[in-house]
Amino acid sequence: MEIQGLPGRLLAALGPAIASGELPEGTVLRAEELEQQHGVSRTVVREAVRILESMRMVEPRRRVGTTVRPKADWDVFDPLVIRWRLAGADRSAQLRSLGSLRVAVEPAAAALAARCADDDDRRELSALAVELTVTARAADLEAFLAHDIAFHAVVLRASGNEMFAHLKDTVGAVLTGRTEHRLMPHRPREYAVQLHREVAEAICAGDPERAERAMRTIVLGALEELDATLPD
Amino acid sequence: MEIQGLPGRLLAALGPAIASGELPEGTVLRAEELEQQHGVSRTVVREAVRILESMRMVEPRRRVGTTVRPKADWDVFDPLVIRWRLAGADRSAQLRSLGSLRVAVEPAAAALAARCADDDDRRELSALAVELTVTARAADLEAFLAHDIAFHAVVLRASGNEMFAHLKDTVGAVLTGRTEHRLMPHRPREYAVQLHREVAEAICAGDPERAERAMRTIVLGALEELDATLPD
DNA sequence: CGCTTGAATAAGTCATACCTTTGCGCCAAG
DNA sequence: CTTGGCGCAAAGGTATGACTTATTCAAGCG
Repeated sequence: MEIQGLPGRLLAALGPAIASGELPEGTVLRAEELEQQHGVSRTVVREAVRILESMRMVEPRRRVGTTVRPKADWDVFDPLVIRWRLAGADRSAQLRSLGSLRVAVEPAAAALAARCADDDDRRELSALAVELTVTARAADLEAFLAHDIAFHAVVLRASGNEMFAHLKDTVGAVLTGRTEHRLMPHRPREYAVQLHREVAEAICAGDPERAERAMRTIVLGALEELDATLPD
Repeated sequence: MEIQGLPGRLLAALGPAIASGELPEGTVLRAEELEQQHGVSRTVVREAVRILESMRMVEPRRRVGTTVRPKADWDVFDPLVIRWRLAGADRSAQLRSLGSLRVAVEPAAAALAARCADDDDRRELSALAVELTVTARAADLEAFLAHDIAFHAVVLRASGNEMFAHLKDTVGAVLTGRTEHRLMPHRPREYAVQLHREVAEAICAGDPERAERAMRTIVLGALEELDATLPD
């Protein structure tokens, strides 16, 4: 999954540093310096820089050096960029963006899922809805989170749209982030759990409007909570 | 914008070949072969392969070679991957996915824009709505396309959500693709143009519901047309 | 004052040598 | 005949030195 080897390590050092603003826009990174600072060879430095270039986070220019590009140019949909931003300074901005994205995508995915889901999807959704109810009652936050992530992943996958499906890790990262960082309510709200059941039922019943409405309520609620609790 | 130099050329050869299915899942690429086939050095091959790895299109494994990963693993939001797929065999599937994505995102973006757009945004939107009307009447498809792309880009940007804003190139690619490939109506439909004016007016008037509704009608119409005219 | 030209610099490329991991076959023991 | 481990070889991974190319900057010339 991760980039392997030394270039991966270098990437794990440079990416977060850039994403967090520690290396702000316009900073020049010279290959030779990176070699020495990190004790690796040119080969390694070049490969790491190439990857950052493909994410549009840096731009190598001859006779000048490799300069950090403005944040607006970055490939904000790249999973690594998202992770780095979530770990760093503009974690709040990233969560807000992702929140809005969820509000747009997940209801549409739920509606599609109500049309396209196969029997396995429906079974899995029903089972996960039950699990959510149980773990919420038991106030088992860890298990609840896992099932919540799985639930949204199944909805996204069942939509039959590959691009929606690929947002599962992103949504998972958001859910994980909010459970870890700001404290979820000591036990998940019964209302939220009920909405998840509603989504599962609507998808199983093949009712797109109901599925979409319930899912929209879920993600809008999450976004509101986010806005209410985020610091800046 | 593009990846530079020899690695860029190699990438431009490998990426489309993989995206089009010419090099199907499981194909092994050996570094030495790539060197000879393309007349480049190890360095170049490794950098290109690294980038493909970061897109999760290939997976290098020692003693085995670099194998092409299943399509489901690819980073489908990466602009290069999108472009390659649009140019290749599953152009239809890609257009469908993007169509659904637009249906989800653009109405939400329009609603946000009606809340967040600044005066410059509103002015620009109004101007573009006029341009659209004029070029549509003149049946100047090329100019119409350019303004259409600009229009949607402004809405996405005015939403204030960086992730939405970054979808502008993607949306642009879709619009370009449908104009180029399948033949748009000889002159843009007056109804569609009117809807664009409606979106612009609603955003200028700060009416999120109206903006969202009009935009949804636009992208739903585009998706229907797509489904109707796509081959497979 | 502006244009040209050249030198310095940093990235880009190549070739080579060597390291590290790992799949697979061979052989021996059960 | 099966099974386990040992070792080789194949392929990617890393390091390095030499060289190329593009680009900036400035000095010098018209």
